[in-house]
Amino acid sequence: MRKRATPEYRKSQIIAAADLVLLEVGIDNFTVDQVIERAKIAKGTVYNYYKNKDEMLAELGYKALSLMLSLFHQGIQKHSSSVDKVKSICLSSYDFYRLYPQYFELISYMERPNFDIDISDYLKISQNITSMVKEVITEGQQKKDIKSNISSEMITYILWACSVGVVQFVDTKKSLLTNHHEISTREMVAAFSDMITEGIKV
Amino acid sequence: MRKRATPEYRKSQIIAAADLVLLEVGIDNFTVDQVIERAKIAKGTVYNYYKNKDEMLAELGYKALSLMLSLFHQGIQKHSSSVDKVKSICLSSYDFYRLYPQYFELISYMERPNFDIDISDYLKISQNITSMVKEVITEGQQKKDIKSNISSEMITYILWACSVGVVQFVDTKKSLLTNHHEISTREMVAAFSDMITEGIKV
Amino acid sequence: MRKRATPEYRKSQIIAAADLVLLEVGIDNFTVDQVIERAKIAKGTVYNYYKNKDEMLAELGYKALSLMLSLFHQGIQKHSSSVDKVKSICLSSYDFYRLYPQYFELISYMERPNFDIDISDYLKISQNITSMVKEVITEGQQKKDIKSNISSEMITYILWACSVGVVQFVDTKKSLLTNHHEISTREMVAAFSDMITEGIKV
Amino acid sequence: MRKRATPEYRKSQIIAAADLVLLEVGIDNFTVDQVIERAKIAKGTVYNYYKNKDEMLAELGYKALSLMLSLFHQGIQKHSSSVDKVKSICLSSYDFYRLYPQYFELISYMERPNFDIDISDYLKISQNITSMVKEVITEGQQKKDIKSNISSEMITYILWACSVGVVQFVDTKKSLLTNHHEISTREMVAAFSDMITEGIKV
DNA sequence: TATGAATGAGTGTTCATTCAT
DNA sequence: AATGAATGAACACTCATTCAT
Repeated sequence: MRKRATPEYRKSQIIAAADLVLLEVGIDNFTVDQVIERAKIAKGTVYNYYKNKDEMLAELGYKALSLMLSLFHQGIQKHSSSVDKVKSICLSSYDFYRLYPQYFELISYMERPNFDIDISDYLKISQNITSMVKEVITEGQQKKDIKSNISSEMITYILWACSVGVVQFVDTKKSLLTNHHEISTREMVAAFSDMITEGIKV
Repeated sequence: MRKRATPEYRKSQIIAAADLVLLEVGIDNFTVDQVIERAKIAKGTVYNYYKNKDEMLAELGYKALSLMLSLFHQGIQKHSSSVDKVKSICLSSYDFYRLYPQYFELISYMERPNFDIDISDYLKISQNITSMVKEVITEGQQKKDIKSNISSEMITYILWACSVGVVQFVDTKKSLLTNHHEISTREMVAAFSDMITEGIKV
Repeated sequence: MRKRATPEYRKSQIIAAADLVLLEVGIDNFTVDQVIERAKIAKGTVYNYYKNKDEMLAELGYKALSLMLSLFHQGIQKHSSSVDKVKSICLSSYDFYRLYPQYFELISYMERPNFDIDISDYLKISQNITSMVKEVITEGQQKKDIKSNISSEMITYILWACSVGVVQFVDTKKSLLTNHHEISTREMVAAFSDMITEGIKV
Repeated sequence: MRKRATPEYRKSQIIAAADLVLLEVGIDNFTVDQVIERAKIAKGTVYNYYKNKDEMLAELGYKALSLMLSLFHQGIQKHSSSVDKVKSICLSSYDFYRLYPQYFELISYMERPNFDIDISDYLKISQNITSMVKEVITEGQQKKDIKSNISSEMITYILWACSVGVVQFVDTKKSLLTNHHEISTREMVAAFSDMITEGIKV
């Protein structure tokens, strides 16, 4: 049966299906077949809207980053001091992982060097996050709460990189931490947040 | 044609071929077929020496971790203060990545929850690294150079997680950093090392 | 080269090829590769129509049992007495084997405990055969032509088991029978049919 | 290490190992590798004593048939009337299957048309069984207990074929019988034995 | 005779992508 | 724009048998 729909609607229909598939099976088992089955569309149709599988994933990645952005935003709002804001960003990374593990996985997947798609939208939102964090840092530097010997950009990137690293670590080593060392993942993330904010305080 | 060789030689021949393949195509495109082609051996021969592909990778992983361990060791030796030793560990992570990016990828690959091989040797080395770092931390805590409000284990894991995160970041965002922000990756790693050590100083 | 065809046609094409392969090489040497070679289609195409090899075989098995059912049916029609009907069933088993030895083999293959596919259609036909035989037996019991001290089900299963056993025997021992004992396989099957029907007469 | 042993000893060593392997994993999963591992000998050594895997299995088959022969013999001894002897043979087939299911499987495996080995020893013992059964039949015919319109040879083969068929059936359909029809396998074998002996009585 | 390393043809299955309709 | 049948290169793994030592 031939279905008529606006391109926008069709795209959202595909992405919604892809979203569900990602949630259900995770990035490692994500297949185009599962998406078209959920979306009730033909296989070829997908390729009228997305050049390939990775481009489709990039759109989900965009959505994921948007959610992350809003989570960061919420966290920042709750605090007035720059240092507390920074700490909340670290903690929000972990919250994001807890709320949307599949999106965290997806972002990790996309941040590999091999992932070579034109993802300008993805990059734009990525920059939004960066900008937001950078603002917080810059503000803290102006208030003399945060060290100024490192550029705000650099601090931003380091914060991001470390946060991702810590969350990936707790994701992978969950059982090691809890079984062998009786360290809860949340404790570790909290300790990390303290440590890193200590590192940037004046 | 049938060739005879001592088991030791043949095994080293296979692992050498596997090593080259990993270097050339990376872990994501690593196949057994490529290994046998390089080693000029029959397919079945591989399976006389390794139960399966993952076990072969585990041996490479062991080699990779050994190299990392020795790199960490070298770095630590050069310094007397605990804080400097910690800093050198962070920098060594990056050195390792620069020297052997394919090993860095491999380790990431093996640390996924799905990788479920009996890799006791691998784990042993992994624990050696952890122990070495932990010793440095503990020593620092005893000397009152490093904070004692966080357990040495926790600090060790956080250091590791952040270092990996930062290296992955610079790996992925190389071009972003250098082209858009004129930040060299080494600068960023250095900044990170300073920052994290600041975070654990008393 | 990409060829288009209706799904029905393509499926029949695949099954026809599979049928030929089975006929030529037997179930023990049946491979998917041979099927695609005969059907002149790509490997993946097979798996658009059948979940796996066994499901393909199950369809052939269904066809085989259908043929057997109709053969049994024809035999039964020709006779009015229950005992003669039973005898004809035994003989029909042999006819089936003579006409379609490869199907006989296939059925034996599918009846192994290991063959664990959802083969509801196959089972349905199998039950049809059983029911048909059972009816004949029950009718004979009601007419007091066939012993009633054994349940009709039991007799049905024993008939089936013995018939299969005899056919397998003549299949395997053909040369022994004809060369050493000058017993024709047909004679033996006839003798068996007489003997077993004698055993169930009142 | 090079081991010295008489050929007979070596052969018995291999066969003993093969026997254990067959018992443990069954004919479908029987591999030469498992045999040499158990026998603690080198792979090539096997092929100094057996042309190939099937020839090795043939020797096990010989052993299996010998056991069957003795079981038949024991059963026959216990009875004086020919008909009872015949019945005991049928029941012994089942006993054999219960005692040595792996041997029963093996015999089924060897009785396939594809099994194309020179198995003169196997055939000899097979003939011994046949002779023994035939004697029982002939004796019964002379005593006018068993029909004479069918040759004793023919009856022998039919008995054998049916017994094997019934045992194979109960092996395969165990669960069908017990779950759906509440028929115990032993009941079915007993019913079969009665039925077939009825069929050959005068 | 004994060894055991080496062989390599198979085998079933997956899945992103294409393209004729 | 939509379809969905078709593609085919990949892939990991098996195991009876061989043969140089």
